[in-house]
Amino acid sequence: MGYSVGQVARFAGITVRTLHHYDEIGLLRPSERTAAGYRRYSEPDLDRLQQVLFYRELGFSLEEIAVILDEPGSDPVTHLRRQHELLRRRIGRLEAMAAAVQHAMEARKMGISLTPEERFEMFGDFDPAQFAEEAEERWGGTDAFEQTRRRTARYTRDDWRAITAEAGEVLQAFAAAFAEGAPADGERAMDAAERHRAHITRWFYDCTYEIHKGLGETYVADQRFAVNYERVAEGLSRWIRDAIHANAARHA
Amino acid sequence: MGYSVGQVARFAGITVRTLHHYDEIGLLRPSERTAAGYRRYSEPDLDRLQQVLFYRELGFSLEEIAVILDEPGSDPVTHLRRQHELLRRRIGRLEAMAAAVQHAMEARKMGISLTPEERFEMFGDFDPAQFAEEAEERWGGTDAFEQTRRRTARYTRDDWRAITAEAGEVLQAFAAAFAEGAPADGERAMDAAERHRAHITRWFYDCTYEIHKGLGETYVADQRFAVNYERVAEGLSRWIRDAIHANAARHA
DNA sequence: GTTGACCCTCACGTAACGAGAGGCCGCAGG
DNA sequence: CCTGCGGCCTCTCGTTACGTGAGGGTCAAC
Repeated sequence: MGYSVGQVARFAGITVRTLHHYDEIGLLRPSERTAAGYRRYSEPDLDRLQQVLFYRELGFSLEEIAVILDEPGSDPVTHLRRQHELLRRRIGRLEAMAAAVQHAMEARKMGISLTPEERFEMFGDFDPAQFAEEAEERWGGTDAFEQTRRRTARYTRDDWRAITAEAGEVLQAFAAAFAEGAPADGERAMDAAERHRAHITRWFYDCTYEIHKGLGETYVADQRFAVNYERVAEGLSRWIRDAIHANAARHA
Repeated sequence: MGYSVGQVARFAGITVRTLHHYDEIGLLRPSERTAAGYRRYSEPDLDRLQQVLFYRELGFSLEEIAVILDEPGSDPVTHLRRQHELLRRRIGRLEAMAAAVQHAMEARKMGISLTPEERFEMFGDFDPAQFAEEAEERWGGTDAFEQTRRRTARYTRDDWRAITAEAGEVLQAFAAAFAEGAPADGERAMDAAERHRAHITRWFYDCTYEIHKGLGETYVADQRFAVNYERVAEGLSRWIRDAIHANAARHA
């Protein structure tokens, strides 16, 4: 039973080589092989392939997809919900582009020429908008918020990649120390906290120790943040908050 | 005057390296260089860059983009119209995907499992829509049109790749024979014509010799087809028509 | 018992950049 | 005047996600 590479490739509209590749990198290993070494794909394998293709279509790298799909506690329904959300966003983006094109056509008819900034504004948006709205609700009007808005406005796609990568490293440092049982008021923990503060200061706003402590509290109190940390390890959010507090005390 | 690489990169949300790359491959050469060899981008350069980014966003390869932008007789308004159309299509596609996701969620709730074909139907569509509309205007209602619609509906991305590749080979055969001075009523020309007919029959509809002759006429009469052949070699469209006629006569 | 369609594993090629290395250019400040 | 520093230059090598054969087994069918 099960399907051969060729069959699967035909269903999914991809090449056999692509399936070989996904097998190679461990993204989608067929759950069985025949005695002759032929790949056999089961129904769950097809399910997974579909997920892979979906996220690929939306521009995720294969590595990112692997992370998403292997996230612990990610049931199918969660994925479907997330996919729907992603599609909505992407559609919104394209609609904005369509509007921009319309705008350009009208401008051209009237003989108006656009400034460089205007010309590219449709490509300019990116990640910031994602949490910018929510950020405004929480911190709108504050100094830090204004600073963040001003600075992030100039960031390129590349900057955002760097930022998320760096954020990942910082989280990694927290997680590693926590996993190895380091105390929250120890050197490792405090150093990681300091790195976290530096990251924010570098890319977003002047994160004082006072503000940092407030953030630490938020990470525990706000479900949306807490979940992200708890998913990595149980108790991590609280541990991070304590590390931040210890670090602030150290620098007081 | 003009803008430096860094400035342009910031406007457009791309990296300097990308601009270097586009310069290297000839996709976007800055219209000027300073005495020191610095790239200077003019307003028209920015216009072109914007087009490039637009088509890139929609998944075109840089080579395809070069072809699109350097097409003779492509004024800005044509591009804008085409872009709007492409966006509309893409949005439609995503909406279909969103619907499919919704469908999958409902199916899951009811505990129904999908067949492999159903599972991947959302990835099934592809190129056909591109020229399907125009085809409908010209040949709507005819037998060949219906047949084409039914058959192409089942094609996967892979099939389309194969089809375009094969079409390329056929054109190549025509062009080579023509370039070497083969007569339009000679064996080589007629064989190429026969190959062309077989290609259409294989992938689209039963192309009789009668229909084929009509197509030959179209290739000369319709600017949109003629341009494609004349771009390869001057006089090629007429030569192909003659080869098709000779081939039809041979098989009569 | 031999085709023909399909499968396997290397292994190298390609597109579209990313990431430096090593070295000019140009101007604000001492 | 020169010196630092950000920006620009040209290589060159690395990476992702496969494409494209080469060389060779497998298996159902005629």
